[in-house]
Amino acid sequence: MNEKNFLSKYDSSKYSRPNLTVDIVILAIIDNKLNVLTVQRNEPPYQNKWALVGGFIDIEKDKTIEDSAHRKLFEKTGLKTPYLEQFETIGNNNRDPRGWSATTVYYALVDHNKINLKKGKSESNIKWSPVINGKTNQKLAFDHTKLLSGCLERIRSKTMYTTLPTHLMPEKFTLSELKAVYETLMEKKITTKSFHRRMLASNLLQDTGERKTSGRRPARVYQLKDNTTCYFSRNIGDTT
Amino acid sequence: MNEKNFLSKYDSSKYSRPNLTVDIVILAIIDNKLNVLTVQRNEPPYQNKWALVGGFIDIEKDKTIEDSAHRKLFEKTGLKTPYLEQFETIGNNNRDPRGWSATTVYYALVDHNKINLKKGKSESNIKWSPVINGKTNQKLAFDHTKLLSGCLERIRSKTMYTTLPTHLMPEKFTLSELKAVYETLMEKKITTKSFHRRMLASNLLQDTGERKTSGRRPARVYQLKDNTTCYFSRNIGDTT
DNA sequence: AAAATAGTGTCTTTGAGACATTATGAC
DNA sequence: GTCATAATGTCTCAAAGACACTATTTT
Repeated sequence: MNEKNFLSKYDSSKYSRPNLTVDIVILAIIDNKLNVLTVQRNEPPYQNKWALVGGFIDIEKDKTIEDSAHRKLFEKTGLKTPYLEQFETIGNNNRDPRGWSATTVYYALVDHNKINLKKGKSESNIKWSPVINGKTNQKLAFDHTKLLSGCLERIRSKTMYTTLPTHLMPEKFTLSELKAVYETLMEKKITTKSFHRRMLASNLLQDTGERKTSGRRPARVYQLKDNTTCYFSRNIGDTT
Repeated sequence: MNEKNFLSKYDSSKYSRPNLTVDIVILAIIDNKLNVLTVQRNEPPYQNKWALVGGFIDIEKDKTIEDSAHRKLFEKTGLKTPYLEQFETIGNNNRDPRGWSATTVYYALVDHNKINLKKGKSESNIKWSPVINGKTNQKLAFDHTKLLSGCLERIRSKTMYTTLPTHLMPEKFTLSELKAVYETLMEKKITTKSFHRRMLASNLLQDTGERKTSGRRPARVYQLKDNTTCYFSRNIGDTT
């Protein structure tokens, strides 16, 4: 039997397959606090519970899993070119009462000023939920609480040797503000000097010439030269 | 409608879903060369082509995706407790001619002495394929060539700041041998002194007191104290 | 002794961490 | 001026890199 014959006779419905979904940990800084975007489900399972943004892959609309993540992110936030990265895929027979299901988890770091929240049909609400100690106030639907905390751990780790957190910043920001975001993600203070050295060495920041006065001495205001993420060969704040 | 009612009426077959598979990049060092385990397909699509170890998740046998990876690995190699880690999940509508499909890719680093190759029913053969410049000699089935190269890139990166490569070693080995494996994975020479310093500092190696003479002066023979992977806060061989 | 591989000593370099010092604008 | 926050100077420390040197065995 040749390949063409095989494919014409292939009945893909005869095997039972897991459900495949996408979930996105959409993070933003609001009032210097870390927040994750959550939606309230208006259907079972977990009716009325809050959950991460996500849902089934639509094999008509989505050419790839990542497309699916982009689509869902766009539908909720209006963002077209976010920083989006895959975290991991979790699949098992007990995370969803409807049966065997797998979800591919992405994370997006966004500037919340650029966001226009818009709830979907199957949701009764959408909101930013503050993240404290790697958790939201309320337990999330499915295994989303665990997905969130694992994802935050990955981000914490990357924060130590990359410029990932820059994607959370507004267009213009000061080094103090950026440092505060690093410290939020790492849940740890870092030394000003090391931080300045590293950020300026990255050659990622453009001094706008402006000053921002939020206390006493006004701080230099920077903007990103581009949206790349720099990698360093040593960790910051890693006094283990 | 309450949750119980909803679930009793839920018909999971009414949505069309992607196929979900697992693929495993099983790596071993043979004769100081990096090899990946490959199987020859004896059914379309890609009949007779070589591919990574993998296949459909069996929702009867596998409680989780990782279980599925362990099962396939065990079926082919007889290994029960390998070093196994998730790389990424790739899903799209063109990687498999049978339709929309997703695969979760894992990688396993194994000691090839512990392996007992055993081919599956749907395979006409199984073999170690040498990896040169991130590729096997022949192009692999599906997108497996790309999955392999991406996976090797991830491993190369981790090699710079972890003791990951130790999982490829036989029970007893010398520092020169381990260093050669590092250099194979990184495709780069590293300096002996830095390497010795770091490995001894990791406190992962037990000097067996034995010597191995493979040239002139016999080298100390070490074994691993345990199977943990150490993380360092600086990269080795990172003169970018 | 010569050769070859194993392993060390030590200096340089890089960049993090500590911490004192200076800079700047609001009041 | 004082105060608070911004930013820098400079020293220490940890570990990578360079490379010369010593050590141990075979031949």
